[in-house]
Amino acid sequence: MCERCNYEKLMEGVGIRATKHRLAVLRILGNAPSPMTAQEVFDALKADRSINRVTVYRILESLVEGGVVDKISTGDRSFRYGLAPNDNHPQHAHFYCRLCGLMTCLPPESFRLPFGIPSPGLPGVVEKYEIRLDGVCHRCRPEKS
Amino acid sequence: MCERCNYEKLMEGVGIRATKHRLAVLRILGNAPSPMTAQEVFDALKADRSINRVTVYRILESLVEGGVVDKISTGDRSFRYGLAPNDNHPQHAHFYCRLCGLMTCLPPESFRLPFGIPSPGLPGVVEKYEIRLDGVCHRCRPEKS
DNA sequence: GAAAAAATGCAAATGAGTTGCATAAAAGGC
DNA sequence: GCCTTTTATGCAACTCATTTGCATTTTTTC
Repeated sequence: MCERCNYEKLMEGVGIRATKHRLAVLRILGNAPSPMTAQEVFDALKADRSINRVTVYRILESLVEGGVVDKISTGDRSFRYGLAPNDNHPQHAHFYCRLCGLMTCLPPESFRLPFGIPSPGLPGVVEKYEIRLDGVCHRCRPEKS
Repeated sequence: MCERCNYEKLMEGVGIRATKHRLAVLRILGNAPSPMTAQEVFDALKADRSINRVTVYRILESLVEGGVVDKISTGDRSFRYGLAPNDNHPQHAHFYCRLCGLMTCLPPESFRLPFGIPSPGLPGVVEKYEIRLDGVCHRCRPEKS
């Protein structure tokens, strides 16, 4: 998603110390074309360092708590993580392929909620929202693209 | 959500035999004010019959497959089930309270996607979509309603 | 009413995520 | 610089919604 973000500053701006591992996690998420599962992040990290699975979960949790990373739910029972929307990356919807599990970011223009201060009619105070389109991606359906 | 649906016909219309258990599941979902977890359905069933948890899962799976019931993901790691949108019940968004886990249906007018045939720009064929607002419901925040 | 098909039950497995506690690394004080 | 305190990481074991395999009903079909 991003290339030229200063991840150190991003993290420390929200009071998260930028350790090597954390920086690596954030860089992986930042360079990923689509939101990743914790497992995928873990596998990517293992490629060039030794790290524990639990640590990855804890780092992701911190980043989400700090608002730097977004935790997105899917049709399967796992979560995906991606850079949170910010000035450079507007909020956007996702497409989820129920066959291969790939989650794709959709252009922000396409599906955006008319949003702002929580409407008084709502049952609570809204902190974030998700729009997810579920279906089958082109790669997963051979016939009649 | 619904009161006067003919659940037998609804099920058999999509080729699902209407057994006692299945009918009971569908009735429970139909009368529920908000989507329920499998566990909640199970507990409701246990009140007046003997049924196995696995059976509940399998029934829900069939109903989802038949398109009669919708399976909705949440901020936690479980799914909620509710009557699928149909002629009487238009598609609608949900509000999810991250504290108590309550999931509320929002009026269909409020958040609807400009939707129709899958746009050619999308990475796949869309079968359904979810809009979920996450936050904290009024009951869960004492101060400043 | 018997054979075949479908539904249900039971026990055990799965797998993403979490917790508790021990160890290592970084931050502060002097 | 050392020592104390805090924070981050590692390891093992646990949780809990959901799934799977297989045995046992129950329903359908002939």
